[in-house]
Amino acid sequence: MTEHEQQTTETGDDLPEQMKIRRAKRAELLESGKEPYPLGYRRTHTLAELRERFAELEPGESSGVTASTTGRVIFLREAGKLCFARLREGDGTEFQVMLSQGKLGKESLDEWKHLVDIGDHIGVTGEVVASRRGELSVMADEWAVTSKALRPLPVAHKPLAEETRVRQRYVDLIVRPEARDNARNRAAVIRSLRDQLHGQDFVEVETPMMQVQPGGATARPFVTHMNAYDMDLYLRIAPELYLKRCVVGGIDRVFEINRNFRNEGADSSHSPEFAMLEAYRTYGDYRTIAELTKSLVQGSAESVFGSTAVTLADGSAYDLGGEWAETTLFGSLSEALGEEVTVDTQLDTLRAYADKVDLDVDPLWGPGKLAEELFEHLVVDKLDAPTFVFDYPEETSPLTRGHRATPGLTEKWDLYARGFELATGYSELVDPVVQRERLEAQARLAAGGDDEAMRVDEDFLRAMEYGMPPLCGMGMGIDRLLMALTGLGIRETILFPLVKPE
RNA sequence: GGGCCGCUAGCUCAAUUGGCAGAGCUGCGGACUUUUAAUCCGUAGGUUCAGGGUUCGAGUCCCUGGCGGCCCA
Repeated sequence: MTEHEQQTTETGDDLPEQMKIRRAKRAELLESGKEPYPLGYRRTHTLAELRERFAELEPGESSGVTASTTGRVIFLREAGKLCFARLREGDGTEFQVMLSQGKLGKESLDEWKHLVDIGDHIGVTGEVVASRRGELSVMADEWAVTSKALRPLPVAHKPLAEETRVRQRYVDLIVRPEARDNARNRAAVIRSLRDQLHGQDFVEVETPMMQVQPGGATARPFVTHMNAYDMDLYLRIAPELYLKRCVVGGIDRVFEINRNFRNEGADSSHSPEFAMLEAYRTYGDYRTIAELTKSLVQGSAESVFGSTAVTLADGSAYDLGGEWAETTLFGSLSEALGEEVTVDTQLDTLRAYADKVDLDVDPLWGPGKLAEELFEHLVVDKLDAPTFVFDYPEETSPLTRGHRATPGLTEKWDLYARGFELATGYSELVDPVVQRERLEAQARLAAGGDDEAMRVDEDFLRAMEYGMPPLCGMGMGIDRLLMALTGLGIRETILFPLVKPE
């Protein structure tokens, strides 16, 4: 609420006319002995139950059954001594109410006309009938306001401005069926992921979101402060190091679905807080976990949308079915450049290529990082169909096992879909001595001013020294998965994305 | 971080060279016992994002700031 509104709420003097009128109607309800916000309403049927039970009623027919039901008024019509209202309940089911002077008497119908607005919640009791046009209706013997809305809803027939949708999601949810579908689809996808993982004996855990030391990814963390210990804490950037501790402890298949926080930019595909699935299982490699990832994505598409061929928000078709394309980082980059590039290609050579394709180069980047940047610059946009990109340089993958065949590479893949990164997976590094070397190298980068570099997590290394079994793991952005399945922007897949204050 | 565009009534949007700030829907009053974006009559509603400047006169031009969108990095 703005300062301006706060002032005027008390006096009511300066409010827009329509809000003043609704406040006056609330007062009138109270004056006439009616409660504008009663404890409830004695309901015998939900709107959905009425729809189902009386589906067979013919136009003009009366059921002889009296029902009490409730909903938000989304449409009002007066036709003299007969009024109509359309109610809607939470799942989107709508049902008509008819109010006639014959049933209610003049006084009650006049009060209805005068005091009830679109947006109000009401309860109504009467016979279930079908109108002459065949519309199922409750013919009211009695009605009551159950919650008076003090603000008018936006006009139903004009799309709400994008910013209003995001800032006032509650309004978006009221007026736009797609907004309600999005929220329910997201819940269904997450539930499907959980069900599939539980079905394969994965154990769901919750690991710390406030950490003494951030780790598990290269990203800038948010910092907060704990008063009791007078120490800084970090919001986690990834759950990886804790999930691996679980594996050391004997949870052979483990996953977590929860929020990560990265103190970086916010745009149409990045949110500073984002939901992520991470899953680890022993005695598998990056092929094993790629297969699991594919089955999870295809399984949630099947269970939520009925098919691996989904329809995106713009109406286009997107096929996630069957086997997915595979390439390698250096293979696809070589193809895009028209020059052979490998993990052994020298930094100077890569810099020359970067110059040729107008990519600005950070002088701190090594050859591995630069190769990845070139790949993102030249290849990523073109990866529309789901594609696994295998074998990343060791330089940028400090938690990943070295490649079994090619020195300098690691057994890592990224999964791309519709031009963005959807998931990543690894044959995990389980050698504590090599892990220490890698983390110490990262720590040197951090000391040199790289605020995304990892730190040495001694407790994590101690856990590894107790013996971490052969292991593969994956991470997948839940928001990204929803984007891939629906074609929505990230601000539509998250109910309340971070926005600057008005 | 850079460039471009936008911010006007409850909502969605107009407003010519700088010359009385408008429409549709919504609201309010009235008519109508089968409406469902009804129809008809009447009517109200504005800190034009904020602050400053130029001007006889600023929604419009200039400056600063806020919020947002798109493109680029």
